[in-house]
Amino acid sequence: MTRSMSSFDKAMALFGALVAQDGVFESDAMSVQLGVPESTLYRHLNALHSAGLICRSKRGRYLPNPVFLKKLEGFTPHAVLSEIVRPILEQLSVALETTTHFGILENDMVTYLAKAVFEGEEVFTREKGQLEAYCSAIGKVLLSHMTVDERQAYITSGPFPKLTDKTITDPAEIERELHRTRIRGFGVDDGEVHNALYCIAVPVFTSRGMVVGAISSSSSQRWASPKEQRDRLIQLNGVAQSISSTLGAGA
Amino acid sequence: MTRSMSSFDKAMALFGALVAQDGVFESDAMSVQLGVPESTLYRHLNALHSAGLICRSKRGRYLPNPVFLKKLEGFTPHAVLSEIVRPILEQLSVALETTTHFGILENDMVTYLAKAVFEGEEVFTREKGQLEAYCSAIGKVLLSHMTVDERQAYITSGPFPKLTDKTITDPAEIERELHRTRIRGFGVDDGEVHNALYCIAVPVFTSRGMVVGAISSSSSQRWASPKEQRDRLIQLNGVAQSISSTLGAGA
DNA sequence: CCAATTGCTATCACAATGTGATAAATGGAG
DNA sequence: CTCCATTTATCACATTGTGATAGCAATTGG
Repeated sequence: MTRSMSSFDKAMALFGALVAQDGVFESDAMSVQLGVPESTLYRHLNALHSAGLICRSKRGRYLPNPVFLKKLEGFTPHAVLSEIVRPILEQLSVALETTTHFGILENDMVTYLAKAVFEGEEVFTREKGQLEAYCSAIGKVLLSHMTVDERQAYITSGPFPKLTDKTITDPAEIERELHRTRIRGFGVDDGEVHNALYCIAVPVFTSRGMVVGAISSSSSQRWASPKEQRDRLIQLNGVAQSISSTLGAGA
Repeated sequence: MTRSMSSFDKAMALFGALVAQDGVFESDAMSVQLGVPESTLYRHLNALHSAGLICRSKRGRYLPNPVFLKKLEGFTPHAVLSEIVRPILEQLSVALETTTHFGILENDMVTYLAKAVFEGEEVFTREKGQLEAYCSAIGKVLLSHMTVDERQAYITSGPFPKLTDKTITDPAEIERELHRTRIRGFGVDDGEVHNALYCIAVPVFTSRGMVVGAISSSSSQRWASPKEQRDRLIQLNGVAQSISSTLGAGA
């Protein structure tokens, strides 16, 4: 099923490594890092150059081609993600019979990039709106996938307003909740943001295992049975994976 | 000298066409536009997808991969251009014994992205600073390469302050000056911005003939002989071409 | 609801490109 | 000048890409 990597993929892997290292290219280090012989690396560099993806700065330094960058100026990750996810979310909303959301983490807050309303199940959120992360289902999922340092920084940043009776506000308690979330693979908001709002959320990964965002199912009433929740989680995860594959590889 | 296009180049050409058309892909139209059979186009689409450059939205719509876009967020065309051009400009400054500039057009104003000072030839400009376009050498060059509509819009936008005795402020006169500039291939500022500032500028093209910006040679005194000016122009054009090739193909 | 159109995938024999090892040339730093 | 890292060049070989065709899938219009 894993199609053999074309030269394209390998060259793009090099490109990714380059931008990740701010343009610095050390042939031998890069060779072991990517598992590609040096001679091939230089051929890829030239391919990237003549394709207009990179330009040569000084020795050992290759930067993204500004002309190429300019072409992409009109596209923002937000807008694209939003467009990609929306139709998928709408299907999910119909299937689950709940309102669904797609959100990402931004400045320690959850930003909703897409929302699909289930009729009669109106929710106060709105697209492009922001929400606290520590108490929402999507937020918990995204926080739970931070690095240890990032999470530590978040936990100590505070304060964590008590939005409802159920809101977890104690930093240590939040940390435990995030740990639970990470372990079981999904986040739960049991009326912690709003009295009549219950959500579950699962992460959306890139093909390389980075977390892009999370999708949630929101209801104004608590789920009836454990079985029903399990069912929702399965569907959520299926959709999450479907988004992953829509996004494609290389990330 | 023109190296045979690798699959990479062709796929990137498709990518370029896609972003230029806001993601819309019509196989037959694209086939004639790029001169590539449809079956190959779809193979390229899949290559771009699995390389993480594009993601599929709905039928016939392919958008830049948001994960890919996010990787490039740290790089701006300005910063990269500036870094690329600066060392080249410094060489030129030494060779010409004048201060040199690299500027682009932005909101009808010239923005200097790089400046190389020749000792003793201080100039009031500064990097990232803005200057009126209609009277500066770089500005004239960039304006002269606008489309007819763009130039018309600029000419009628006004007003054009009279910065020195020599500043051309009459719209019709400016238009003629731009036409002259376009025809002869270089721009002249004969003390029109500042009393003691004389510049000549030439355009910097991409390999596909689009204008990226312009480079200029500035002096506090008018050039002695026509021969000297001709010599400067030759060097300027050489450097402009060198920048072009540094930028690479595909644009 | 069925036809027609368009998007998209699969398969083939063949040609073109990419591949990796090696060697040599270039350029910068001390 | 000398060293070291970057970069180009060259080779025989194998992997990939190529384009034509056929077929499948999904959307559109009546």
